[in-house]
Amino acid sequence: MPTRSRARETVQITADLAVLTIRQGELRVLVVNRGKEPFKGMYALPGGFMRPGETLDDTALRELQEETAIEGGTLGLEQVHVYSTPERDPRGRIVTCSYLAIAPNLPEPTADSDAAAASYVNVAGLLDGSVPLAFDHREILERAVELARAKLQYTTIATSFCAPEFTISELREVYETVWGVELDRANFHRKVRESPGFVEPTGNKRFTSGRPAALYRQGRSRSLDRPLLIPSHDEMEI
Amino acid sequence: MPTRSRARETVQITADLAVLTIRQGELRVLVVNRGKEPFKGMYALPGGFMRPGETLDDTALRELQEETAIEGGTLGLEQVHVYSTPERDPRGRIVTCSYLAIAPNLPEPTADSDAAAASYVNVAGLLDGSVPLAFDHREILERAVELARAKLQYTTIATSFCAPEFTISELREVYETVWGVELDRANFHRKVRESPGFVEPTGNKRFTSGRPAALYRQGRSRSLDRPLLIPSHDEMEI
DNA sequence: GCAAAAGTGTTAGGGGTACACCCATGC
DNA sequence: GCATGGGTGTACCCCTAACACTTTTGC
Repeated sequence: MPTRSRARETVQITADLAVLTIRQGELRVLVVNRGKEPFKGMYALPGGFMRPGETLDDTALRELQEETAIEGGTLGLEQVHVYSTPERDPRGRIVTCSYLAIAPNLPEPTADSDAAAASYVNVAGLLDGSVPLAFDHREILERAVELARAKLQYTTIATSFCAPEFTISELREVYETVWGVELDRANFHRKVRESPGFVEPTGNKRFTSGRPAALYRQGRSRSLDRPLLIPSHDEMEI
Repeated sequence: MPTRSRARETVQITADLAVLTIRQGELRVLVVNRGKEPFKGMYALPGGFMRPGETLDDTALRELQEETAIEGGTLGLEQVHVYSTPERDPRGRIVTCSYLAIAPNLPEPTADSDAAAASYVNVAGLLDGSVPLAFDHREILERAVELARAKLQYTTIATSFCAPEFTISELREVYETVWGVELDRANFHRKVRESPGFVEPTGNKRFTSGRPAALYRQGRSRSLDRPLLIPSHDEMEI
């Protein structure tokens, strides 16, 4: 075996964030408008370089707090995947680790960081390519959304999309929006209420144009004993 | 906000492998005996530094082929997690990405690489600390095994533990070994046979001290439509 | 009262679990 | 025949899906 090219590559590492939320019935993701080259003026996922003394998780949490007003500890910030293609960043050898975060419906993004402007934009348009993203961020977003869809099945993170107090219907709309399907109101209601630790009643009610809805907050449980599976379109392949 | 410590950390990256297999009814993992400091003489997971021009996946695949005779493309080599604690490697700032690989029962590990000696050792002893591992490799192994356990539920990777031709009973033993539970022979048999693309019959039979068992090979499907869930010990908490 | 949205009841069917039973081979 | 492990049948139960029905509010 030849001994050439045994050099160790030295790299810089970034954490890129896919901060998902739901606005106006759409699944959206936090993006920044790039203020400088490369990809100047384009949308990009927020992110930044790891600094001395930090872990990557530290980096991701710091960037999240710089971009949003959210205290990141509450919403499960979680590694998704590492992207290390040599040409993925024209500035040099930069490896990135993507993170998934879920933002509740309330707070608007703050643009007071060095990122020019931060906003939540529709995920669908980014994934189908009609709205371009810088670097390989479309691919990164795609994988993060896939993970979010899968996690809705086995965990209680759907409650992280909601305000501190929410109705069962609002929780159902989270599932319907992220999965892109319609769910049976009645069965969903029962399933959620019967899953121990998923939600707990606050005793308050929300008054709308119908019967008032009971309000709930996040329960203690992080995982679902019995998963809420994505309805399988009953593919009839012979 | 102070502008100190905005420096970008520069690091080296490694890929560390958790190559799982089953030997003599035990779940085992490929380890090497470290030939030099730090942790000289200790067990460690195989791995190595990313080289110029490589992606991390390239690195992992190259290391796998150096350590085993297995063609890595066939068994799903997959990222697990990134470890970036500053003090995790006494040689300097080294970030590692762990990979999970599944090795079939047949080939013995080859020790012809620079790693002193490679061998498959019992996972249980490494996880409970009775057999120490270098660096943070115990933690890395723990997470990789967790992922493997979870993936058995939703994917067909269990067949990667088996030889090219295997019986349903052998496949069941994979589940029982990795999960550490006993499964019902009859129900497992049906479930596997009725899962489209999980296994396909070769027409051959294996003759033992009873009725001959039909032999199967891996099917086309990578994921299971209906998962094989780990039996929940029916926790009777009040 | 009527519309609207929340929440409950009910029934049919599918899949999992447990376990009894039959099958094919070696000895 | 008998032991041994492979494979099938079956009854029960729980979960799910589908949908009818009741409840509570605003107007």
